[in-house]
Amino acid sequence: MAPNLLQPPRGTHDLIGEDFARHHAVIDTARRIARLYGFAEWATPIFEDTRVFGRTLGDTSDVVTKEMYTFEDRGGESVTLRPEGTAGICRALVSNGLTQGMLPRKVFYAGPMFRYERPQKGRQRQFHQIGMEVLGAAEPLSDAEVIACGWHIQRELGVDEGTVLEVNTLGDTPSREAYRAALVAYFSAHREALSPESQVRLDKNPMRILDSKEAQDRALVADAPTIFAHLTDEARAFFDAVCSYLTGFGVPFRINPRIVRGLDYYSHTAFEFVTERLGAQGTVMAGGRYNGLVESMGGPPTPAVGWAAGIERLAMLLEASGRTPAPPRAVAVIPVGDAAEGAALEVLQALRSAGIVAEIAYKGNLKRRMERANRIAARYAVILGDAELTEGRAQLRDLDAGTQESILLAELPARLS
RNA sequence: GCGGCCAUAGCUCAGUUGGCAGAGCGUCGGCUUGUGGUGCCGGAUGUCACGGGUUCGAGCCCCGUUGGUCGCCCCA
Repeated sequence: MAPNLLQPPRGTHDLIGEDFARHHAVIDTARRIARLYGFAEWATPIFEDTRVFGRTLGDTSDVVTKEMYTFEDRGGESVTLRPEGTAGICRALVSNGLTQGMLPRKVFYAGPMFRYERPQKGRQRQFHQIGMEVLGAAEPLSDAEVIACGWHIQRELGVDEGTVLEVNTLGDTPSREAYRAALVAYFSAHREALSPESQVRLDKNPMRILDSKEAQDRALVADAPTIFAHLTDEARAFFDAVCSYLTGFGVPFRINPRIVRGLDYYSHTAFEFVTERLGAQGTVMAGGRYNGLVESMGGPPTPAVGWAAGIERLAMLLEASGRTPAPPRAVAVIPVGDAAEGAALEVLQALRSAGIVAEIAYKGNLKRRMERANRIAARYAVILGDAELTEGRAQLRDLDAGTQESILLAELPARLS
């Protein structure tokens, strides 16, 4: 590697070749399945007024306090590269007056997100997410449908093996307050036994102790009270309905009362698809219900539910399962001698118009162009020599089989379709 | 933000107690001027990540920086 070579900024990476093929396959598949479920795709700006995130993600979350790319633009406005997708979608719903229109709205999105974090496997500073939201639906069927669609996408990608859907409820506000008090009481009684990190959490965000990775915490967490004893009747009925709809959709899941949400706007349903195959960054897809977010964005009270998934993590699973999609194989059109070039261009365009991937090497004799055809993994070569051309024919060579035949140019597109 | 490990050719990596910079793959050319892939022959490519220090001498030892990686934190 040459010295002083420009490198991509820390925590970013170039998507080239098979990396991009996997990345693209994730988005394409998600987009296609989302459409089957009736979701429409939105694209919102990758930077927003800083208040879009500051107000909604919760003032205490690390994402807001330490990890946002925030700066003043030339007009003195504070803008932020989006650290997640949901806030922008909700802002767009409000900005465009869609809270007044037909609800619910089912939205799919894909694109880059930015967080100033220490990079490691499955965690970059510029990363990419797909996500979906059902805006304006309070019914548990919408929670289940959104989860079912996420599960369907993973199954379609072939990355569902080894991944488990874990579901929990965070309850409604009364449930949550009662549970929070019970948790604080329980952990306070065992304060000395907690890890130093969790002692801090006890004061700041006690629910977070539940997903601590510290061995000494886990024993305590195992015996900690769960939210189920503190759910209101409504919250319990809601959760039971979600679970029953999931079963109805055929989605396998297990209840995990330790699931907590990082961002503050969630209530009721919380879920994660987790895998052991990605090391510490094992969450593949995560989401839940956020009934207060649209209102905090200045809109009317609008219940909503959704999820986001890391494209890089899904792409790593694709790679690990050997499912990198292969690009379509081209037909290499090869003129022999200058006189055949005109005919070659006509053949190229005829093939392309028929939807067939066709390429021509920009230079070289027959041998060079055959080598080139091989390097680009072409499936066929169409060899145009003067002798055959006078009869309107060419040689069609099957590069896998090594066989060759004479064919009428007019029959080429149909033959190769 | 914290801790561990790592950085040698385009890629994967060797490099002995500190003593001439290496291999495989890839790439380029030839064997073969109307036929690729597998074969044979040959060539090119490095400020050993960057900066400093120790030493007669540093890819190797020491310090710093940058980047990667694993874990913590956080989170998709």
